[in-house]
Amino acid sequence: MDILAVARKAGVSTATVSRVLNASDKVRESTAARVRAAIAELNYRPNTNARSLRSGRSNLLGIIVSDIRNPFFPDLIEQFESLATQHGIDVTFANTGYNEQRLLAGVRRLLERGIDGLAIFTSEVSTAVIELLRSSTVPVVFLNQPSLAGEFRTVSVDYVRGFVEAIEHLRMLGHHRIGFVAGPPTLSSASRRRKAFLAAVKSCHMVLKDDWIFEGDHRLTGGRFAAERLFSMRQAPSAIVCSNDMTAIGFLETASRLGRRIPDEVSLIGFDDLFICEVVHPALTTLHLSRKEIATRAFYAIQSSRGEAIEAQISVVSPYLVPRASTGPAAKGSGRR
Amino acid sequence: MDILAVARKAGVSTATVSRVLNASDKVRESTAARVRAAIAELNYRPNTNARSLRSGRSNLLGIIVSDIRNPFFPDLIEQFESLATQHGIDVTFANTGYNEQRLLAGVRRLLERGIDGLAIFTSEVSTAVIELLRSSTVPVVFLNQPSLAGEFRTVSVDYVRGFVEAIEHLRMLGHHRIGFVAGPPTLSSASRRRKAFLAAVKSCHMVLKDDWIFEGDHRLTGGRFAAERLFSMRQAPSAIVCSNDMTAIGFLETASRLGRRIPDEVSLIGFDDLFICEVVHPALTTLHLSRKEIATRAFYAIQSSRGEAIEAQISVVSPYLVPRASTGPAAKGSGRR
DNA sequence: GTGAGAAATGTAATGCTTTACATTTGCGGA
DNA sequence: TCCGCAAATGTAAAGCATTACATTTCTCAC
Repeated sequence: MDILAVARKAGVSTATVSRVLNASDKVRESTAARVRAAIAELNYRPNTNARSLRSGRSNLLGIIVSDIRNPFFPDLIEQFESLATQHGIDVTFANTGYNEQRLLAGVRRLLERGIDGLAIFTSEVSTAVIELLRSSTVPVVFLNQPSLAGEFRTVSVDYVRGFVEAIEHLRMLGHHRIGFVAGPPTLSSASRRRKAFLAAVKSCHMVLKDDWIFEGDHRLTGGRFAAERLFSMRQAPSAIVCSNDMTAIGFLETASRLGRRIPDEVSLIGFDDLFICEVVHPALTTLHLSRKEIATRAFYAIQSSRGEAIEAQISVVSPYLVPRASTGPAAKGSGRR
Repeated sequence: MDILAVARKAGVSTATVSRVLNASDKVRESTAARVRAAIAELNYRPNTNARSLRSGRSNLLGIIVSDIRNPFFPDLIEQFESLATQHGIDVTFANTGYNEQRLLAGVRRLLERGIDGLAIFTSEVSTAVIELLRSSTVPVVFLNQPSLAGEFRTVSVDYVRGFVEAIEHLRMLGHHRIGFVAGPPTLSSASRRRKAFLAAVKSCHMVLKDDWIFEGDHRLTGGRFAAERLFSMRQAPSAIVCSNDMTAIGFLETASRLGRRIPDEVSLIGFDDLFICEVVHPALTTLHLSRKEIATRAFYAIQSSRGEAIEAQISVVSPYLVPRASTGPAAKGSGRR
């Protein structure tokens, strides 16, 4: 069942069938109709591989994430896949588990498959990967790699702006001692968030003590550990901002285990706004980071560069505060001293 | 940079290069080494499309899920992708959003791409899809479609066994009135769970009243609603089993909002064992359904049928109880009357 | 009705690899 | 040394669609 069969049935050449298939406007409508009828009758579907081989276009986009089990990524994938499907494009993907080797292998595999574009939603990007991408002509978009913004398309999150909003929110509630639970320093997205938090504190003219910064791991454990530390401190912060929601939820959990009330004793703010935030008790105030927006921008960033020269471009997404029940007025005596 | 360049460099024909590439044993080791050297030197990568076009094998597997945002599915995908990667196979996927049209379109797209195998992890499967698959020769594996088990490979969950375990657990704790929050009747996986629960109740010789069965929707809302109903009943069940974790968590949430203590007033059991179960308070007792196992079996089900005739085959996965904090002894007076 | 130019369609090369079949090489035995 | 057979390698077709270029068919003006 190939294009020749269709051509014969419609009484035209394969070239004409191909033109109809590819919506070329150089075919008379009456001919096109005949061809379409033949296609329908034979239930013909063009062979994707032959198509890609010849045309150099695969109609396939690649997406790479660091951890598909982290609810952040499925949201990204869903929107990306949904847009692709709407455009008749398929998506193939790879999961790196934060592992650089797997990222490199994944990028290589996808490139070899001749994808038309690649979205890399991982925080760690080795130079080997960069070089590989440099040597290819496939449009690529990165998430949160400002350092690459001169060379590749990038979607970036304005962390500072988000944290400023969080801090202002806490300040309005009377908090002056705000701590931070960071993510693993090895994770570049985490260290970016940490830096952004420091910058936000500074720009809000707040005081920040070193021991108000807790090392976490972007998982429940990190939050749990931070909570234990915090509740045993003599001069503890009255509010905590976390590098991500998982951390905040771990914190919440331990606080409740220790019989500490949130937000009465400590106000808590997460980051990302995973759906769990509404489920935990108290519901978590957090900074909403729109996966839908990130994915949409990423999609169009590579989509628009189809064919054209790849031009670097940076697109900035701003998180915004979603106040829920885990933040409240600062307890008396915890104000500025 | 094609295979001819490599052949020339190595002083052999393209056929020999191809044989080396495909690990054929018909090449003398010394020749193979020369070819490999040429490949490395030229940094040659075979063209995937040409390969697939000619050989009919794409080294690509498809995976279709109903809702990638439901944490159940990323777990499945992760394991599936991880196994595929280990075997040097790529994965492409589609998300249906429980929509039959999208499922059909997705299956069609994937088949056209010439995938070597397809795992369909959705509950709704229309006859159109079945027919499409019937007319193709691609090995397919379904999740929980016992009715298709005669024709396709299937991985099935032994729901009854899981529910029996749950009911036995509750009985040991002194519960005799056990209710159930079902999923949406339109969702076949939900109605299967419902039927299995009824069967389990019967096989445990328990009594079940009609109004102990609540209609849910497999989301938080369903559980919330059920909790409100239950706590306003005169003769309420002392324990509730839910069709999935999300439902149970919604229940938990509302119970806590209403000031009802779990498990003191009502014991609660979920289904699936999403990671959130450990996070909510009290931690949710649930039936663990191993996504890893399901994905692994699905992968090998289609992998083993490569080339061979597609033989139907059913593989059964059993859920098991994970006791946590949401189940406890039946309150006095709630025993058998 | 004719011719020029535009529009439509056709021809055939091309993309790159795999593989059936043909040929050469190598080896062991006589 | 020579033969025969197995092993290794080579030749060339095939897989299917796209597309540059060539050819035919229209259309319209005169």
